[in-house]
Amino acid sequence: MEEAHKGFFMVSSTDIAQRIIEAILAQRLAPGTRLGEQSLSMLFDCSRTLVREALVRLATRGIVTVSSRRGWYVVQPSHDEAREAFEARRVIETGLIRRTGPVDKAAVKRLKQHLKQEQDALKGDDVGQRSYLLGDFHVCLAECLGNQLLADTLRDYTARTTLIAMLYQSTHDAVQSCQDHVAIVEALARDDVAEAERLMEEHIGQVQAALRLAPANDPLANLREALAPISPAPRAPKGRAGAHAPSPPTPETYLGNLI
Amino acid sequence: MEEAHKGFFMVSSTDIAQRIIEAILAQRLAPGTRLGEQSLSMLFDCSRTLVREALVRLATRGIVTVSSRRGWYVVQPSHDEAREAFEARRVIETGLIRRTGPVDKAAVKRLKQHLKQEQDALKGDDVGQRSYLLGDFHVCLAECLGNQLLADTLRDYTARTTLIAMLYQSTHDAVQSCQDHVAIVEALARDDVAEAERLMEEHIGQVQAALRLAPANDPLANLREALAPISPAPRAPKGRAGAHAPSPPTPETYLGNLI
DNA sequence: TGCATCCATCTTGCATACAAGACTGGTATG
DNA sequence: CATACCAGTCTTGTATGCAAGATGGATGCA
Repeated sequence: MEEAHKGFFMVSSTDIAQRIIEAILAQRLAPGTRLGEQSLSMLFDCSRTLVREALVRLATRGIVTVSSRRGWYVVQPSHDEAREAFEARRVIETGLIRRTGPVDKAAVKRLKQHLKQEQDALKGDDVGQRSYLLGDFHVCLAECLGNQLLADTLRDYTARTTLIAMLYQSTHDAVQSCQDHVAIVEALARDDVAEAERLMEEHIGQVQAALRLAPANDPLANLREALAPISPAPRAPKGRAGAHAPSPPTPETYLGNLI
Repeated sequence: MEEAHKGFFMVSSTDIAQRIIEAILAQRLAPGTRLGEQSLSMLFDCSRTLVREALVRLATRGIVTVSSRRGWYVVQPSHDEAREAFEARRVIETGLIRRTGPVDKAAVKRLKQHLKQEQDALKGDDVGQRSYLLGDFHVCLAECLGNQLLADTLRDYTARTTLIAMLYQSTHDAVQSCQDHVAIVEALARDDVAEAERLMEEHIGQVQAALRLAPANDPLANLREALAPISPAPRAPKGRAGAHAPSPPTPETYLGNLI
């Protein structure tokens, strides 16, 4: 007795890493969130060893960083890193379409199923699911184009750009994104590779353009924006409650959503 | 006393991982080599914890795999994985050249310095250094084209293709490779982006074509080839010594080269 | 009040101990 | 002689313990 008090689940480090990645893709984990080893080990009911292994994996993939003896944090990509991430996605995704050419019937079918899921999510109100599916489309496409290696790489890059979108307050429209995806799949379905490539290029460009990238040489930009006085918003809080509002999200806020 | 008996070096897990990657790029670690945690911990004079962390990192990057409770091994990419790896490199490298366009003076200078190193290595007889530099060129190029993220990804892919070349007994000529590199840099130096892209495409194609890819549906191909009777070679050994020759390289053979 | 200092606490870094599966070689048995 | 079995050994998997750095708040002092 005293064993198996939470069921028969035995998490592995890859499970933990995957859960964290999924939470990021669903925008349930914000950039800068602290990921304490102890908190996670309690959440997943395992020792710190497994948690550490998961975090090391994620650090290798560029999703989290560790500050020595201070803690693990979800990465906050700089402007330069943001630019590189989008450029990398452009290179890979347009290149993959261009070079791999038309896709077969099965691939088109799978992609259309994915689009269906996206559209269903747009009707619903689960913003996490929506964000996850919009990002997963690109991974799915790479898989359909027959390159699992690049698909895995793209998953990491997509997580990165999702974090960037959160960090730089993307104003991007989910409906528009889904429409872009539909157009891309349609182009692929009629074997118009060149058009598919062009559409993908445009799509990524629009997602990137929706970022609110402050001037690169102003390190205070984030603070400046966050602390700007509130315009005639409904009931601007001026008391104690408002005083803490601009602070970054606390780990506890998000960790609860992991499990 | 008893401390610091090997100097003041304190290796980190990234050090260990880097050493292993470098050994692979220099073709001093063959695919399938066993990397025992204990052997490595003794080599680097640290605990298994650090070694494990390094191996987990490398596993995340697709360089090693672990077989449960059996051991860690340098990966042996399948034919499909080989195809994907080369295709991935083609997508990234040609795409990066095409999209990033002409490079500035400083980049050309750095690339030419790299070519100089390659040529020096060709004159010498350090085949490891030669192999390392030929692979590093591509990483260097990605960095010069201004994308560190893709450069890091490319480093892993290059390690992969190096392993593939070892595994499938590439007949590729180092001199030819270096000449290809020279031509690419020359094209970039005169801002002929399209030609540079074409040359890169051709170069990767030739490296891939130099592989001896046996028929995919014969899992015994490797053994068959390795155990083939020796033709009229000089002094074909038939005694005990020859009996062990075809066996795969032992870990000890290669581990000694790591440190 | 302003400021430097110190200590309690919390976090990761690393090593070690032990558990448990996988393989090897020997041995007994048909 | 062939085969099934079994113990010993080797390997990784996981947890835990302890050390050391970082942080924040209290405290003492000018």
